Amino acid sequence: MSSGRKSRGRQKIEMKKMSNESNLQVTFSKRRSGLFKKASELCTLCGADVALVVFSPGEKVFSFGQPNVDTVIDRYLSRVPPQNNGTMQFIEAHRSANLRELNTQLTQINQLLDMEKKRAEGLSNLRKATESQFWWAGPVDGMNRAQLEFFKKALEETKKLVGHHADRLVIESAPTQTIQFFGGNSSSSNMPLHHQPNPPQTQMFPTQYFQNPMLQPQLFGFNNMGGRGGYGPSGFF
Amino acid sequence: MSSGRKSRGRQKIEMKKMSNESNLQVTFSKRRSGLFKKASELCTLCGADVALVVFSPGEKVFSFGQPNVDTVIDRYLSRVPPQNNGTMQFIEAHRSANLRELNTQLTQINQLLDMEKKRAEGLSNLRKATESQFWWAGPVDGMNRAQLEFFKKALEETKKLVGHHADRLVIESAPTQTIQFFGGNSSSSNMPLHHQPNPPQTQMFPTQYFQNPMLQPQLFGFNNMGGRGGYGPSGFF
DNA sequence: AAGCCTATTGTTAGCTC
DNA sequence: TGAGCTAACAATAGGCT
Repeated sequence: MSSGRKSRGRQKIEMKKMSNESNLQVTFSKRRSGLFKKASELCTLCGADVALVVFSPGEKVFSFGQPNVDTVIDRYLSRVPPQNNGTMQFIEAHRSANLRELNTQLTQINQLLDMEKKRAEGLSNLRKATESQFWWAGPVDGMNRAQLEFFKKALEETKKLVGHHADRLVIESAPTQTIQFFGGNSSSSNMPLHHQPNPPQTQMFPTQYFQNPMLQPQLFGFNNMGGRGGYGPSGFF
Repeated sequence: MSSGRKSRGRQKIEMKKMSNESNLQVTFSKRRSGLFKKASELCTLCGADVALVVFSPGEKVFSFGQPNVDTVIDRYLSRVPPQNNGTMQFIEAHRSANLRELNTQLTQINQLLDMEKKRAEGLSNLRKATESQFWWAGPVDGMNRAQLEFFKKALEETKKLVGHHADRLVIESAPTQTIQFFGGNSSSSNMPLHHQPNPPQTQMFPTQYFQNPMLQPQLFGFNNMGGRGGYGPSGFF
């Protein structure tokens, strides 16, 4: 229109927190979309289960889950191993070591829950009134129960695992799924997206360190230095 | 070497579950890396907090978190709203409606925890022996406590919210962060990666539906049809 | 199977409307 | 603020090693 060239096209940007709030918001929105798409494609192409939760700088939440966020998160948190590979065993063992502390906190939470029970009645009504309008308010139902039951299973498994040894750490085997929580997919919720800008921060990513993070784990722990970033530990395979 | 053309380069692929297991495994590995990188870049560029958990078809776990998976997940699960926007309030309310059921399960879990406590001692030792060799076994420590404390906070907030109404559902406001759990980042853990193939499944993604998912939420719920996929509900902004 | 290579497809920064 | 464009830049499917 105005001049000859219509646009300079995409420009390379420094991998650090963007300083321009306006651009940051736009970039956040675009990249978030791209990220969700990539996550979705990974599920579709490879049959992987994924949970992705993003908090914008403005604290808005965006999530994606296959088959749904809670199920994957529960699996992650409890790492129930009906068919453990060695890694999971270790993680389970590690987690179990915190049981005492967990128990202490659970006691407190239980008391809180008791207090909240009284409020539950009214909330139940509120929920009924809203879920008809918000499709996503429904599918989550029963998740808490499933979550807890899963956790319970995890604890039981952990108990069994305690007798095992580190020898199996690198052992990989096609396990026989036993628990099978929700048929496999309860499909579910959809979601609204949005975004919001915020303060910046920076860091650069080499090109292929992701190839075998196993060899340079600490790299991931700091790639987002400046106070952020880090690949959480999980399992091997 | 052999012939003239070195390679046909990247080819377009159908967006459905890959049938060739070998290719599936390679693709899973490559795309997973790319996904994690994208997630990391989103954090770096926009200062967003992200939790990403991926289960390979072979049930191997891979995760990434900013500042770490558990913190983000806790925030997601409890949706603690020191500065609620309407959406969060609804979700909180919805969750609270399940408190009774939650409490029932918690009772069971508490009993289990009691049983496990006895095993904790031995596990503690096992952990000490392993974390020196597995860097990622350490940082997770204390997460359970933080997780539960966060949940506790969420419950307290939920209690306060019960009195509110749906009117605020679409209200957006720059809230004043009050809780501030972990200074903002506890950096942390790193992780090993791996992959594994599995059964296929398919679906095609148009080009820009992600632009404003808000307008076609159901699209996300089914883009991975075949029993998978779906954007989980969260918040608006 | 883990890397590297490279032709291509896919993503997105900067603009405009 | 969001939608659409376009040129660059980045990710990656296939091949090879």
